[in-house]
Order: sequence, then C-alpha cells, then structure tokens
Amino acid sequence: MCTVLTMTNMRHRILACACDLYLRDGFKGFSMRKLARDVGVSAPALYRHFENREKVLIDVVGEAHDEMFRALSRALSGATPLERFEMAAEAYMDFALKHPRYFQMIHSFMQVMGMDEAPPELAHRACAIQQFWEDRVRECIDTDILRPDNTERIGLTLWAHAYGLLSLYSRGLLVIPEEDFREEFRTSHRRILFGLGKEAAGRIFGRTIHVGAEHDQAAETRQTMEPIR
Amino acid sequence: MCTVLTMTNMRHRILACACDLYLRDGFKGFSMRKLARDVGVSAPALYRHFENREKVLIDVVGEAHDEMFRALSRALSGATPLERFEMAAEAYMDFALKHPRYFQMIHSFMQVMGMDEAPPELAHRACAIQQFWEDRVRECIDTDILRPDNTERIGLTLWAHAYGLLSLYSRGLLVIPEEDFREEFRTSHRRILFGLGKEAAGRIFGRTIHVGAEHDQAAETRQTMEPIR
DNA sequence: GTCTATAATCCGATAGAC
DNA sequence: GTCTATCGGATTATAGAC
Repeated sequence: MCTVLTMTNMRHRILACACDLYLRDGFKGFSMRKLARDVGVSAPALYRHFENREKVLIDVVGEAHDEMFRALSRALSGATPLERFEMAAEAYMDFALKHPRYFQMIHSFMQVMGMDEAPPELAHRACAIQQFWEDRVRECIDTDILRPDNTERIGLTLWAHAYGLLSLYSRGLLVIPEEDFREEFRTSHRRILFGLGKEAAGRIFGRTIHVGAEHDQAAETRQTMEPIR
Repeated sequence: MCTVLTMTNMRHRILACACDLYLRDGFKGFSMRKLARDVGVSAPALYRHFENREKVLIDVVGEAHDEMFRALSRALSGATPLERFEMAAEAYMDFALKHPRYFQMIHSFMQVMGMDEAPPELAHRACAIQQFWEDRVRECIDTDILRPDNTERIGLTLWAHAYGLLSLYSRGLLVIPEEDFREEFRTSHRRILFGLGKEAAGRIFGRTIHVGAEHDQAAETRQTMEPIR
C-alpha cells in the first residue's frame, strides 16, 4: 500500500518535472538525464516509473491536452449557446497564446516522435475536443442560431479554422501584434459562424446581414452605408 | 568557374538525396551519416556544402514549400476566379494527401528543430502562400462573387481553415476514408466560401441561399417577440 | 574538394550492488 | 527504489593527408 502510494507520488513528481522541463527547453532539450537532475534522482531511477523517454513525453502531451480541455470547459459557464460558443473560441485562443509550447506540442507530437499514427491516449483526447466543438454547434442549431446541418461536419469546419489560424500565429507566421491578432481571430471565427447562421445570428453579432440582401432595397442601402470589414 | 559549377552540382545532389532520405525515413531517421552514404561520400564531405544538419533540413523544407507552391500555382490555369479558387483548394488538398511527409514537415519543422521563430527562408515562403490565397480572394471580390471586404483577412480565414482541416486529417485524427475526407474538405471549403459569398455565389455553387431568407417584416417581428437566447 | 581518422559530447538504456 | 558505473550508439564538427 505504502509502496504503491510512493510509486504514484514519484510518478507524479516526475511527470510534473517533465512538463516543466519540456516547457522550458522544448522537445529537443528534453532528455532523461536532465529530467533526472531536475527531479533530484539518478537517470536510471526514472526507468522504474516510465518505460522510456517516449512514454514520459506521451504523458506530458496528455497533460497538455487535458489542460487545454479544462480551459475549453470553463467556457460552459456561458449563459447561452452562442455565448458558450464565443467563450470557447476565446478560451481556445487564450490557451494557444498563453501556452504556445503546449499548444504546439499537442499538434506536432507525432511528427517529432516519428509516429505514423496517433497513440490511443492522444487519439481519444482529440476526439473529445472534436466532440466539444460539435456540442457547441448542436446547441446553436437547437436554439435556431445556426442553420440545421450535420453537426459533426459544421463542428469540424469551425474547429479546423480555429486550430489553423492559431497554429499559423503561434509559429510566428503572421506578423501582427498579439492584440491585433486576438481581434482578428475573433472576427474570423465570427465571420464563419455568421456565414453559417440564421438571420437572427446577424443581429446577435450586431451586424447587418448581407448575403441575399440584394433582394431587399432597404438592406441594399444599409449595406452601402454600413459595409462589413 | 568549373570549381563553382562542381560545388553547386554537389550541393544539389546532396539536397536531392536529403529530400529522398527525409521522405523515406522522416525527421527522426535523418542523419548526416546516412545522407553521406546515400550521396556516396563520407560524412565530413557534407560539411563542405552545408554548415550542419539543420541547414540541410532547412533547405529540404524549402524544397517541400516550393513544391507545394508549384502545385498551388497550377490552379491558376482555371478559367474563372471561382474556378481558380476551387482548383487551388483541390490542389492544396491533393498535395497534403499525396505528400503527407512534406506537408507535415512544412508545418512542424520549427517544433522539431526547436526553433522559437521561423528562419527567413521559411517565413518568406509562408508569406507567398498567404499572398496566394489573398489573390484568390481579391479576384473573387473583383468579379462580385464574394462580398467586398479586407482581402488579406478573408484570405487568412480561408487559408487557416484549409490548412487546419488538412492538418487534422493528415495526422490521422479524423477517422474517415480518404475519399470521404476529400468530399468533406470540398464541402467545408465551399461552406465558408458560400457564407462569405454574394447571392450569385450560391447559384454558382448550385445551392439555395438561406441566410437572410427570413429577412422580411414577419421574421423581423418574430425575432423581436421571440428573442434568441 | 574529398578523403580518413578522430575528437568531444550527449544520449537512452541496462547491470548489478545496496 | 535508488544508486554507481558503464555500454553502445548517436551526433556535430575538426585536423590533416591527398
């Protein structure tokens, strides 16, 4: 009993140090020797708790995934489906910007490790993220904010966009200040949501509907006066 | 003269072998010793032409980038702006699916190499890709297929979505057959384009416009009386 | 320019004593 | 469970002969 407890604690201690080490030195700087030094034990001792270096890193990326999911989940405190959706996007962005190493690790782990397919621990977690976005879509459709459609696919469209944009920025490929990017991300996310939305969504976003507005002379005028940008 | 020519040829030969080696064995399996063996010279000879392993790989990922850009550029043979846009998306997808190692390398190189910022060679190429999408957007706006808007931002929205979706699939996170994915990608891309489009775009895509369809007085009233939550 | 030979590190992982 | 010691291998990079 006591042995098991010690084992578990030690494993957690190692994992905590491993996360710190990765966040500090990245993949390339992550070695079992350094980890042992940080934990305060010898290198071979680590192998009592983890089979090898890869298994340690799988657990680190698992932690990264879980922390991201917890951040997303906090968006569920929003009052309405739309608010929850917007808060989720904001939380996703926050996580990517505040924890770039974690965000990047989640999405480049396989390449770095030279894996051809995702280990189950990660595949399951990716499914949870996908499901999360799908749920956000479903409740927006249920409350008539989005047009009825295949929720899985719409969720995927929005997830892919959010991930793609954050990934590009996180790697420094978009040369704009962070505050400008944050606004651009929100706008881009809404742009898609808006394009998928029912008429009501437009008013909720405080914007004028343009698609199909050519049928409406008054709207035509509004569009001219209040162009989207 | 002759010396320079030999230098250049040798460098190209090494680079070609380096690309093959990476495509065969991936990042993890890429070593200078293997490369030397493939080229048919000794390991130290490589250092006459490349400063170190990282510089070789930077050139390999540069090749990957250029090949992707050439694939995209072939979409410019399309007859209309919209056709060129659709062909570009198709070409992007084709590249990602046919050359997954190249596609993944382009977007995970920095993490794998432990770089905090993109080397100029890659940053410039990323700008070219961004510009490419922006150009596709601009000509669609110019021909009244898309609503007038900031072309750079709309281009980014579409690029981010396409990249994100391809990245997720390329890593095996979406468990669907390739043919189904291809159709899903096209649909998802059009879904966004459609949401951004003028009424004409809907007809071109052979779909009915939904957004704004309720934009009549009755709908206006309904919305006021039954506020969306 | 290319070679052989080798230096100097660093790594993951294991053996065996305690 | 942890230690010391070590194996076996990888890496980048240089020195000096040809």
